[in-house]
Amino acid sequence: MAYWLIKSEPDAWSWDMQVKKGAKGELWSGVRNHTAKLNLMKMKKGDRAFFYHSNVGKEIVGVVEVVREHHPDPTAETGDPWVVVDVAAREPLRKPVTLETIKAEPKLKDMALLRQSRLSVQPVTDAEWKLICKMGGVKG
DNA sequence: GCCAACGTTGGC
DNA sequence: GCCAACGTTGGC
Repeated sequence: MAYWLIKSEPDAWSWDMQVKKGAKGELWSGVRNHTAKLNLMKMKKGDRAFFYHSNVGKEIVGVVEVVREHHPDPTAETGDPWVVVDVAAREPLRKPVTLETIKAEPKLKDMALLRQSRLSVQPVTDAEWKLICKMGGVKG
């Protein structure tokens, strides 16, 4: 199983809104960056991702599961190559892990979140995943 | 094919 | 509100 981190501005799409969609999940739409798109296309059903609130909060607030693999983004112009996956909320972090906390943890200094701050869909290593789950008080 | 200009993201 | 990072566009 692979692990990921997906970012959303809570004003546009928040964890609470994701939770309301339940087990059926919701399209992760609007990705317009090729690196992010490639990551979406690598996601498999059952993969997990951290749900990160950018701009407001700047913290990982929950864990989602990929419930449908990539398919065309209905919000894209016809003929454009953008894709979505469907993700469903799995569990909230008992204690959100903030960007500040991640920066303060030497083991997490190589996270894409810090290295490529603008990438909205990014991979997370097994070690990073386990550590953040522990910090956040979730099984993952 | 290079690079300046410009737009967007996202932290501060 | 500012600015760094970085992607895209368009002139040459």
